Amino acid sequence: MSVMQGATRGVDSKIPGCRNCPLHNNAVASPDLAIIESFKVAHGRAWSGDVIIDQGSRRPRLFTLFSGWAIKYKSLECGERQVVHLLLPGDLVGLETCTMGMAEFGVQAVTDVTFCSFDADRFSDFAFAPDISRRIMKLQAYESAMIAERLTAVGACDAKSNLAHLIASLHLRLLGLGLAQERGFRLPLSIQQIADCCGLTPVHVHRVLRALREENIVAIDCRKIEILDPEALRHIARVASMETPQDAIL
Amino acid sequence: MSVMQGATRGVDSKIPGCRNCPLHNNAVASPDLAIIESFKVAHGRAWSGDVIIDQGSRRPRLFTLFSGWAIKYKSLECGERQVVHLLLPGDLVGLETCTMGMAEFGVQAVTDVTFCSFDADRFSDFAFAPDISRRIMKLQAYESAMIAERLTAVGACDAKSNLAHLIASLHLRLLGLGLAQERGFRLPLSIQQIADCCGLTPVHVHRVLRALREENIVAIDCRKIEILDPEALRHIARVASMETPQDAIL
DNA sequence: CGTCCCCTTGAGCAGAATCAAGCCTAGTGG
DNA sequence: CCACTAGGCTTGATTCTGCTCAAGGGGACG
Repeated sequence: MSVMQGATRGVDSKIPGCRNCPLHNNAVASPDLAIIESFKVAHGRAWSGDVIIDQGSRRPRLFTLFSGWAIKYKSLECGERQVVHLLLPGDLVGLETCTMGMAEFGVQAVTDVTFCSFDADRFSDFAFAPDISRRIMKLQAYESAMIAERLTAVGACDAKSNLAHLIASLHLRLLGLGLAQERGFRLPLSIQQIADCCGLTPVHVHRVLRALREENIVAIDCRKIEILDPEALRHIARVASMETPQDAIL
Repeated sequence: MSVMQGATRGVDSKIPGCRNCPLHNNAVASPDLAIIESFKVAHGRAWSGDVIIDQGSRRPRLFTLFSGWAIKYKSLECGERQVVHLLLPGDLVGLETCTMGMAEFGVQAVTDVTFCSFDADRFSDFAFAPDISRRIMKLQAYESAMIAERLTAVGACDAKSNLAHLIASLHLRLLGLGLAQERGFRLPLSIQQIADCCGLTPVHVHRVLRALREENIVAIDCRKIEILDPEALRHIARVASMETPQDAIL
């Protein structure tokens, strides 16, 4: 079944299209950005549930997500897994596999996805041009800060604040991408996947979501989130969500 | 009271000294590394408990920790705080304040510390030289991966595994720096700080540590950790700790 | 029509938090 | 030199958040 639809489909979003790929159309014109275009190898696609990067793999991979959602996760031998970061259209994926030479984390498509891949074996041939490296560093810093924010929500908050933070920060990111409305967005994650993001069980996630609905703060229906009371949501999510910059696309 | 002593004092460790500062002695000779030396502004020091970077500050700061421990944390209005990363001798501190223009996290000295500071206002003048940016990216990638590992331990494991992972991964990092023995190391954190790392209460941390001692896995005494059964420790810490590279010092 | 998977809901349990008291050490002042 | 204080560690008793187990429901697909 294709899960890909709605928000992640539109061409009228702020996300660079596949034809007008991140590599090709970039607000900041620069000779460096022109060079990097030649390292774009192919457009790819994968289906909902496909593993895109194998945890533990030593093969460098690098691509930008064009459409759809993916998760970056770490799974443990005991069967548990923790989602470390949600990958949205425009995000750079697999950078660690190039800089560390090893995939510490797995990446799996949540919906059907399309992406533009780079020639990861020649990473050093293009990544260290000043303009490129500045952008990569900024991307890394923001991703790292988002992971740390998540750690804060998981470690220092109760389940309700934790979930509220997840929703609020996703909403903010999606708004920046033109993939959310002022009061709601499509959330293609299963309850299980949401639970893996928050370090909770699916059962408990469900209960907390119901509580949030009963308090008229957020309503979830058919994988659509409706934010009924943004003010209250931000207040419950004791971890404030960081603004993500508009120009953070490589 | 000075908390600075023992392991973090020695000059015979693998950590670059203040005279032989990270900027000045680096295994990989490179013209780029020579350039960056001129951006070193001063040696600084701070005392146990001092806040080195204010959460929310917009002033860019950049330095390498020379001796002592510090914590990078996020505190919430409700009084909770989460330690996001432990900063050890040789670590680069404050990079986010340069790349994002804002301190999303606070940094506080755990012990007395000394550091070498850069001219953060001229960050872009030296950070994007190919050799420098490669190293910065690698550092960022490893820090980010360590934070994600922590998130995994906090989110997907119980208290015992969580603490075991903290101890095991710290041991590995310190071994790489020559600041730990094969079977133990000095841990200058208070129980409260350990709790803030793990997202637990001090009371519970204490109970879990006692349990680990009773099982003859690790013993803590006077802020010294003794690893009685490394094998069991790694097993209990279901999240495997990543090796940190030897050359990750800027 | 039946199967499968995921969501939903309830009942009971347990891991971790809270509350509260005693203790030990270091620092302070008489 | 010793009494006093303060802060952090230790421990027990109790509470509660979130987990486990288990059963019922609904949509998609063969």
